[in-house]
Amino acid sequence: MVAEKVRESGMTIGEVAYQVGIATSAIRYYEEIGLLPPPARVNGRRRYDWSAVQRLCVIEYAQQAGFTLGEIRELFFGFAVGTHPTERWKALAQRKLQELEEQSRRIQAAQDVLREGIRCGCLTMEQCTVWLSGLEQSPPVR
Amino acid sequence: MVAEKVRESGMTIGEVAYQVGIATSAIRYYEEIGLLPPPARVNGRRRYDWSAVQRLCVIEYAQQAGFTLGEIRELFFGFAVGTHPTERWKALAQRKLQELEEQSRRIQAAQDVLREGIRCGCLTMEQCTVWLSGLEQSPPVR
DNA sequence: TACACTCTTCAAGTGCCCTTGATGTCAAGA
DNA sequence: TCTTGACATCAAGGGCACTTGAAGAGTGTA
Repeated sequence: MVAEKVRESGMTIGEVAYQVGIATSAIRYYEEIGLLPPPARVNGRRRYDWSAVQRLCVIEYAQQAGFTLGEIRELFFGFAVGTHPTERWKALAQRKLQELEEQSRRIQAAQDVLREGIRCGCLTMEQCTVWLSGLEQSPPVR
Repeated sequence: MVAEKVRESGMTIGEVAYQVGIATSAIRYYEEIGLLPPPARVNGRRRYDWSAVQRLCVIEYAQQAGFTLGEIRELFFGFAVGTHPTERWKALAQRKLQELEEQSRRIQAAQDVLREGIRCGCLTMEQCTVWLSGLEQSPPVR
């Protein structure tokens, strides 16, 4: 369980899980859905090196930024046949960038509304005109 | 189906759904989970007024900003017994505000990384050190 | 060696947010 | 009047991202 316990043959799934701060079941799940390459085995047990830890960190990081596992897989491996990898990647990244900008705007608007709401003295959200004025300024999309 | 078709007795669920741009099934679901008050009925059919449309817009809006339906319900009705409504609301709003700030930071970081990645010439995300450097600057939480 | 612990697979369960399907009723228009 | 479409309820299904449970096998330490 010590942080640096890396035997010659690599880390166990439990050690990796501990490093990254996720459950072993999640790691197996990522492998199952093709997000994490199947590692080497010793007596049937998975053995990982540091690249797996890095990759899992990237996955966590991307997830927290709002990427789905499908999107992350696309960004890792999603290179359509006949397309130049870099171009494909850039197209995906560009699209996601726009989505994140949109998401960021919505969060911004919600923050404004919440801040206003905290300052105003309404008893319930429904009585509060702040929400509705916020709505007018940036109506829901979709 | 015309936008202004509001008979004296109110709008049907289909009309409301059309106004807000969601499915009728979603509206029934919101009612079921207590997010939308049961409207009046005419011959067993739901009849809504404009406040329902407004409320649904707020729900959509809040959802898009990352609120779960449970949180939205809390913000609408979540006033614990014995607590002053406003205080309870403000506490919820404050907590959510912090979450949104955190979320905003993560999105920002991911945007930076994507922009860097678009500029850099790596063939796959894995070869790209941009991700890993981004990781070092703002490691995954949790 | 004994025993606790960690690992393995596989199937099923969970929580969220709805959608779909079955079956039946009601309303508006040709 | 007849037909079409929208509505009603209720149960089940679906996608996502996992977790949990069962049953068995390998590992490490006293």
